[in-house]
Amino acid sequence: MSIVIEIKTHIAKALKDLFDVEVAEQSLTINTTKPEFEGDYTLVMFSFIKELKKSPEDLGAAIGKALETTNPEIFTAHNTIKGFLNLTIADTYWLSFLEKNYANQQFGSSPANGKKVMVEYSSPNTNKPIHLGHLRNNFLGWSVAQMLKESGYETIKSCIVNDRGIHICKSMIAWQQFADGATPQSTQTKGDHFVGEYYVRFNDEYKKQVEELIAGGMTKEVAEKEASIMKGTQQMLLDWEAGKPEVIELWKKMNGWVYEGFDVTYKRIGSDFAKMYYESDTYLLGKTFVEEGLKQGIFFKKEDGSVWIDLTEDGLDEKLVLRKDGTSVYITQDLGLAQEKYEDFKYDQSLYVIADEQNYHMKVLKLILQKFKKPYADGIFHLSYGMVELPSGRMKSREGTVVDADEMIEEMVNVAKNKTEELGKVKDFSAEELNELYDIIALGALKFFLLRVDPKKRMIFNPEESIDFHGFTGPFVQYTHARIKSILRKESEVRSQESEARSLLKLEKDLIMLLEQYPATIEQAVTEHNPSVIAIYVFNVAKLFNSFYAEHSVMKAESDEKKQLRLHIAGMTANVIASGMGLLGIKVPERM
RNA sequence: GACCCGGUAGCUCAGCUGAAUAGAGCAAUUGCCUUCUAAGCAAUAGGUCAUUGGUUUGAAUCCAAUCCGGGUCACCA
Repeated sequence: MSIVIEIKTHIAKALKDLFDVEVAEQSLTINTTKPEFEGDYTLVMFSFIKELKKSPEDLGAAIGKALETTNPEIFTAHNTIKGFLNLTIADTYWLSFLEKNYANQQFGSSPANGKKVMVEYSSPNTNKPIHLGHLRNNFLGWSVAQMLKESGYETIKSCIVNDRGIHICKSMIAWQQFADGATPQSTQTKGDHFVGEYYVRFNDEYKKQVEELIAGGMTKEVAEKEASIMKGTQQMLLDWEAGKPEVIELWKKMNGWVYEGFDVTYKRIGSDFAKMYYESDTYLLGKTFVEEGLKQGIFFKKEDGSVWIDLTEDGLDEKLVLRKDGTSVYITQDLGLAQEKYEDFKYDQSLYVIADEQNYHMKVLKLILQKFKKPYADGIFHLSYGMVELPSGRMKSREGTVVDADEMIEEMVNVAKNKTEELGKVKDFSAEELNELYDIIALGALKFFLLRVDPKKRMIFNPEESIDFHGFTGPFVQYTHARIKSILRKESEVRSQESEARSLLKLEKDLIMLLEQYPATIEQAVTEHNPSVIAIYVFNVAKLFNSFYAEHSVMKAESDEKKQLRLHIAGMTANVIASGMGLLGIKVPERM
């Protein structure tokens, strides 16, 4: 039980004993005491001062005294200022907390709760390489899944690959027309980048053709439909759907190249999936929904044969679920996929990590499933995140303004390498160890950068300014971990007997108090589906430890008890940092 | 036009289920390496929390209106 909950319980009991009032524990406000006042935690009393018809001073004194009488092992002092009751928690309470947990590698994780949750994230297109926006998606999805796992859920990470459709045909036709048989091997290009080049090539050519047609007197609208490369693409899509062998063969070949490229990147960034779904397998799945929906009167058919759902009563619009030519649209596929996923895994919850431009779409998806009274409908949750933008605005793959993921990582590795060499602290590392360290630091910086802000908010990345390694960053936290490990290596004999220390200095206590908040922090992060809560927390732990480190020596502590105590504090800090960073998918080095 | 999200220090962001004098990091200025790793610590400076009104003992936080920015409302994905 966390100290805050414990405090609330005792206060609720004190209020009952003293004044015979029932106060819901959740309604009590407990804050950490501001540094300018005496105390550790503070009860904000305003909400019930009036009701009890007491002066704040009397009320504070009464509650404070009661707490100290009934639980002297927790509460040692109190003071009341205005409506605030500041409580001091016994040093011995913190010491016993530390002794109980300093060596516990599992501190903060919860036992299995029997719930199963699917996390769909990443969801790439097979016509272009991964960019910075995809990285935010990947890191978020992975991290949220990891947080859920640590707090007791069985998690299944999945991915839906958008491997078919008109956009895929665009890169296919461009390759057919312009590649002259070139391959990733022949051009020494990573497969996904190779295919991505033809997607760009398509758009260049298309634009050119449209301009020519317009110059020849066509309107823009007609020209966009009449351009020969676009017509060819549409024919190719029809051929694909008809299963024309040479189109299928080309499709398989080019997708194969992309997957080879993706594999490399995914492996490097640590994304993994228990189950891959491919749109080419699932795109027809939703059609049974359409039939069923028509039968049940959830959907209706217009004269032209298209099928719709009327959501105006729910404050939304009419939404198309089947085209007049009988082909399915995006939402139809998603209905089918949701069903498929449920049949595969019988999940309790299903998270979709998808950008916020699809908020409306996801709302509609859930609503339709609810109208079908699907048992899994309520468990669907759209983890909506904001786009990563450049100072100039949104990234556009067609305009070539995307920040490529592979290039980004490479750049970060170089910065890590230069910085490490400059500082010269790990000169004895082998080439292999060095490369591993560069990767840990580079990805640590990148992941932390993308995860430290609230997922819901869009964020701006300026490519002109490389990602920092100082301050509120991954490397700062990693560095703190390495510092602690350095102490622990030198003091290899971390004696396991209890520390005999009986009192705490301010920074010692502050650190233990902060470490105690780790489980509650995870809980909050999970509830909010928000890894930035962990990033901020872990940064605060590192920052506080560095202050402590500058102020007090561990190895040359004033006494043997103090040394012992500080070794335990340092050890636990390292554990919590490693664990918290682990929730973000970030490794921490032993040395750096 | 309708709906959704946002606007906090020069920049990037916390704080938003109301609570004490609004916090970090970067950038700026100034100190601190005869060593538990300076990728660090300490200090200074930096704010009309978009604007106006309201609710409240108390508002950056809740409500309303306005302004600004973004997104969505496709027989695109």
